[in-house]
Amino acid sequence: MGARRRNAPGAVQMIGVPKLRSNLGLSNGEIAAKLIEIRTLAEMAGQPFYEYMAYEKAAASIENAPPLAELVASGKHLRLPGIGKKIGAVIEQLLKTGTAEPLEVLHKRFPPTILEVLNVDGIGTKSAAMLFDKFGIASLDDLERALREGRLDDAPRLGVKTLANWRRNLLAYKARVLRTPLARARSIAREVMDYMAEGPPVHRLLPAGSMRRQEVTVGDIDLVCTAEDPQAVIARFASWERAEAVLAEGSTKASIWLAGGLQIDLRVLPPHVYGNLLQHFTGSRGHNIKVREYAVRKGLRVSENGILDLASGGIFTTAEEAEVYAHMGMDFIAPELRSGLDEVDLALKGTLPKLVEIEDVRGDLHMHTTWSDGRDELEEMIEAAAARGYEYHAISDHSPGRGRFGLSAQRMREQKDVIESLRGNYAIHTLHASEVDVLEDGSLDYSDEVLAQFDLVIASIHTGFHESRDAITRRIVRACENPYVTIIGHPTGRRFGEFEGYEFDLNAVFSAAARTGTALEIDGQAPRLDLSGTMARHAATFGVTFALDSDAHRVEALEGVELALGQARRAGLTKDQILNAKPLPELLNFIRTKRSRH
DNA sequence: GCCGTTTTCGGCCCGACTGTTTTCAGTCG
Repeated sequence: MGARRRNAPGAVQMIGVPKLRSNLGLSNGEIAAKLIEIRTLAEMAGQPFYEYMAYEKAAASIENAPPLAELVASGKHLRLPGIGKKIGAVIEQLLKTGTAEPLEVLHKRFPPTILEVLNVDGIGTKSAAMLFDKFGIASLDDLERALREGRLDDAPRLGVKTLANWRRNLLAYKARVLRTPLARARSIAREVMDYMAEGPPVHRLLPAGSMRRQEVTVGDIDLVCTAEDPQAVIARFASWERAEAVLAEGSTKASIWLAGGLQIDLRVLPPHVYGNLLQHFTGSRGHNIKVREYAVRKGLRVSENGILDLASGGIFTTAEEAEVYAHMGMDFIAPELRSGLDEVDLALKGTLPKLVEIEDVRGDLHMHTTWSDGRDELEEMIEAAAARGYEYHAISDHSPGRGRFGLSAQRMREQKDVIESLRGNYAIHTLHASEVDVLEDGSLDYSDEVLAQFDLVIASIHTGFHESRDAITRRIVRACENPYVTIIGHPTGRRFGEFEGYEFDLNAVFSAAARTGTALEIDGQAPRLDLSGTMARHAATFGVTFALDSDAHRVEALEGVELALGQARRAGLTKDQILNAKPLPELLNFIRTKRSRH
């Protein structure tokens, strides 16, 4: 389910991804990491449980909130769930100075490097504090040396098995990738599920956990299923040829590691509690806490084993997850919304949004062909888009700025002729579009006369990432103001493991997009997922319209629309907010309206 | 430390597993 050992308390080390920023203070992720640091060190220091847990709740709240730097200016950060006066002041200090008083106090007790030790599975805050106080172990290196030299062998309450586990898990940690991008996790999950399908019968085999919630990265893959012969199913799973190591193989659960350290857990569930267990293992941790807190007030105790009525002693179990929510008198909460913020309140009031679904998506407005940097031919892309059942789609090759890949104005006219000549050959309407570069001054890579010949224009930043926040903001706002620009492509430029995205004034860009009738893209290309669900949720408050695109450069990548959809659902978007959920005439009207306003 | 559709004070999710122990603390999901 939700926060795993290595991304919850303690695991605060930053992945080495460059973040371009001005000196405007910390990002939400960085502030959340500092709060988690306080939470973890406070637990180690023996502070009361509910005091340090408040920091954990606050951190989760912040990760799903709009940028704090902007909220704090108006004092609105105190309205976020889990943020009161004390933590609110800590956040203000963090933004101003990069540190805060409680953190400084704790750092006098423990060095920051002690948190490294918690990344070893099986070592929690109690053990880490003991290791520091009794053995002076203040870092992962210290621990490794102490284990190697046998200095812990005679310690009280540390038996042979415990030390062996620590040694093994320390090596595993050092070899492990921290989090895996969703698209990669999906493809691995599909692979193992295909493999399982060839073996003894399995039913209702599904990914749960962060993957089911469509988080942009996952810590590990949780699979659940039912089976008549659980033992046979587990044996097959544990003998998958891609498993580098089998961590556990019991009667209802097995865990394997793949090369690179990604862990996959399989749980075989009894059919009559499948619904309860799926709900439990989907998480998030914060969501389950919210659900159970509400249940307690109703005299119910919720767990993976069922819903216990404390008054009567009766227990409610179900094969259907939706009935878990129904039993507590709330609407079904889609997995993508189970963040632990306000979704339980909304479900109780019956005011959850009706999320956009894959069937609502009528077309894909962003894809490339061999005319620019795509792998597959124009007709192959048209045919594949038609095969997905779309009403329409757009071919959007690059503008000249993309070097040898870009289309000159002349080539662009040739492509337009080809597309027109193919019209009627396929059961889909093909729009002739362009993904045009936003140049460093905010002008576009084609003249307006050329742009006017496209059915649709996506404007994207591909160069000049290192410009200042103000300069990037001006570029995007100016692109929004161009009457021919329908969509801003991959708005933040983020690429997993490479680049965290250029920085700009979100409020200025989101309000410009809304004001000018320009859609913002949720780009579903595997390394992008840009906008993320969190950002899109913020943008939606400005009244922005979104485009869910694959940005495919080959036929198979067209399924990227599903990833974009996942982020839209995490943002709580309905189909009315999605440009490519509109019928073709309405889409064309959206484009025409903006062009005619100028 | 935060919070309120029984509360501004008195609560705060739940269970499984492991290793070390004679009854449980620590860790994890």
